[in-house]
Order: sequence, then structure tokens, then C-alpha cells
Amino acid sequence: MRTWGPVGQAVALLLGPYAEVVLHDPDADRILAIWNPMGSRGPGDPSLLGELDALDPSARDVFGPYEKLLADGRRLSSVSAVLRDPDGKATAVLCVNLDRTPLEQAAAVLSAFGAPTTPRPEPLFEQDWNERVQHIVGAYVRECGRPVERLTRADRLAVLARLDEARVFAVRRAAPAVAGALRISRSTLYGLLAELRAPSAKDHTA
Amino acid sequence: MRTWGPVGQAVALLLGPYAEVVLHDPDADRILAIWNPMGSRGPGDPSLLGELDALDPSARDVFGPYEKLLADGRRLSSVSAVLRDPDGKATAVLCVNLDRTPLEQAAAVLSAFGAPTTPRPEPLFEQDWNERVQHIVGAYVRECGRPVERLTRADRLAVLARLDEARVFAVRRAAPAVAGALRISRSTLYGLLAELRAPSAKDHTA
DNA sequence: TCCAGAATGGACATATAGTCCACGGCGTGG
DNA sequence: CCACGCCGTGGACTATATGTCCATTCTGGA
Repeated sequence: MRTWGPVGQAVALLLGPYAEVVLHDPDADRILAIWNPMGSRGPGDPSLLGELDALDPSARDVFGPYEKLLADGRRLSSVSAVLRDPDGKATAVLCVNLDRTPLEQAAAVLSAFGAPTTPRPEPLFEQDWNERVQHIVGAYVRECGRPVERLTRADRLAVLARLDEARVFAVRRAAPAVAGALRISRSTLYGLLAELRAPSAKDHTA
Repeated sequence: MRTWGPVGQAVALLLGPYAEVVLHDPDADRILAIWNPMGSRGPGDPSLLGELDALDPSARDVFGPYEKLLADGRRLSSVSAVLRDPDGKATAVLCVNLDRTPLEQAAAVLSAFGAPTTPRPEPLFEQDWNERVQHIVGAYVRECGRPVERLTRADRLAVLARLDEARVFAVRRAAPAVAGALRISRSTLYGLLAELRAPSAKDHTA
């Protein structure tokens, strides 16, 4: 905290009011300090970092930028860095979360100028929805720091929720591809999906 | 030309170098005047307006904004207006084409700031691909100024080409929906599609 | 009026989407 | 150590969607 605190503060000041900077304690899995908090998190709260491989000196030390979603729909660009003392021991994890909403609003203003009634008829669907699946899965894997093979049942459920929300399964041949990416069988896929959609009757307006 | 010319010039001056303003003669189907031309068109060249219903006093007089694509890939926002004399006779058609490229570049700069490695994991696919189909069809209809029912075979072929290029048919249930939007039967749809993909072996990397 | 090309509905064949179930691994607690 | 429950798996099976084909009807032009 004494060594890394100024770093966090400096980044927070530089990036202005739209960047949240968090210093985590990887051992206690708690928040050490936080600047410009976006939620209600404060020092001492659990980090929810997952494992992040922070303890493995051979692992990568910088993650992202990847994307996070806040409950209110704001999109964040996030980067994380593992901070080590001279011995190589991870003493802290620094996370910077930049709220992209204002930037996107500005971009939208520009795009809307003289815009056709609907913005982009051309690039249309993700041509490469397969890679998109890989990306969603990959993002989750990075978030919890475990390779695909070691994902828990709950993890896979969460990934499937994202994919389903993204209407990935409205694309032909998506189910087998997703099952492959998730290293589970097609049966299991459908099982998890059913479990996911069972409790609350989903809007199936695909 | 004498009455409407100043209007065109004024609009051209207001919108700066990125807006092309064209005055058409709907009877001769020729260009009367053009400011800030984007292509090599000049006065006297054919208008290529299609019918545009300019001669029908009961039809709408303002079209767009809709989207046009230039050969070099630039995207334009276009509006058209039928200009009439006091008797209601259409004496001219005014078209304004705004090059959206610079605006979009600026928007891209903003969006790229702090962007995740891949830009938009969230909104993902067009949730409402059905409306998207309607839009592509609608855009084409506006372009040639004929309602869906009066499209020629070639027109439908062209629309299908756009839809196919946009990988619309990689979405489940798309074929019946498109057939409906185009007011043709599913059989005809597949017939036209086959005709479309037959000559050149398409890249089927969906 | 007749003809050619095109559209149509429906029969059909195939592929894909989902469901279901019996089996086998695996950790847990008795 | 074994029995039990949980979960993943493959495979059979059904339902639905996709794509093909054809006889018929429609339409515009000679």
C-alpha cells in the first residue's frame, strides 16, 4: 500500500472522473484502496479476482484490456497488472476500469450526424461469429484465470448465459461449435442451457 | 435551374466540402447542376434516379435519409426532395449526398480510446435481425422508388445479393422471413439464391 | 390466342436442433 | 471399502428447419 498507493492515485488523477482505480491484495483477496469507485465497493471488500494466477511468477503480469459490464449497462475497458516486490512475490494487483460510456456517447453523436435512419446496413452481422464465441469464452477464461478445461460447472453456466444473451444460438450450427469451444458435449450444452432458461421464463423474441 | 439553382449552391456551401449537391431534371432524367461532385458526373449526364415517383403529385416529396455506397467504399447519407412549381408539376429533384467517412473516422478515434482488444462483445449480433432484413429491403425500395410488390426479378436478385453477402442466411429461420419481406415464396427465394451463387463459386466460409 | 419464362404451393429428402436415457467416472460420507 | 448421488457422455430418437424438385398457375408479349 505504501509503495503502490501513489501509483493508483496518479493513474486515477490522470484518467479523470471516468476511470476507477483499484489496488487489490492478492493474498487476502481484498481491496486495499480504491479511487473513483464506480460501485459501492470500498477498502476491505472482497476482490472477486478469482485466481488470476497472481501467485505464479511465470504467468503473465498484465491482463487486458478486456471488457466488463456494470449492472447498469455501462461498458468498461479494464486492464490489470500484477505488482511484485524485488523477490518476485506478488504484493498487489492494480486494476484500472475506464468507463467507455461518455466516449461512446460522443462517438454516437458524430455518427448520428446526417445518419441514415438505421446506422450500418453494410457490415451487418458478425461475419465471424465463430471467433466471436472464442472471444467471449476467452474473455471469461482470462477473468477467472483458469484454462477452459478447468472451468467449473458454474463457470460454464455463466459463459453460456453470456452467449445466450448475445443470441449466439440464433445462428445456425452455433450449438456444436460452442460445445466444442467449451470442451463439453452437445448433450451437456443443452442440459446447461435448459437449466439456465428454466427458472425465469426468458424472452424468446429471437 | 434559375429558380432552384441558388438553393443547391447554398446547401453546398453550408455543408462544406463533404456534401455533394445535385439538381436533377425529372423529365429529361438528366443532371441540371452539381456542386462538390464526388464522382465524375457533370451537368447533362443521366440522373439514374429510377422512377422515384416524381411525376405522381400524390407521392411523398422527400426521401431519405438513406444510405448509398460509393465504389471506393465511402458511405454517404443521402436525402432527395422533389421540387414543384405552383401548379404541382415536378420541375426538379434535389439530392444531397453527405460523405460520412470523416465523421466516422472521428467516431472511430473516440471509440478506440481505451478500447478492449475487440471492440464490441456486448451488443453482439443484431438482436433484431428481422428488422435488419426489413431495413435492407426498405433501403433498396427507396433507392429505386418502387414498392416491394413492384420489384423486378433483377431487383430481387440484387436485394438477395446484399442479404446473402451480409450472411443473413446464416441465421436460423431467416429464409422464410426474407421470403415474406420480399413478398415471394420460399421456393422462389431458393431459386433466386441458387441463381445468385451458381456462376461464381462463393466463399462459403460462414 | 398461344407460348415462354417465372412464380407458386406442396411433396419430398436431408440437415440441424433439441430431448431423453442408460452408462461410467468421481468424490463423499458412512 | 463400498454405496450413493452428481455430473458428463455418447447415442438413439423426435421435432423442426433447410433445401430440392416438380406439376401447376400466372403473366406479359407476339
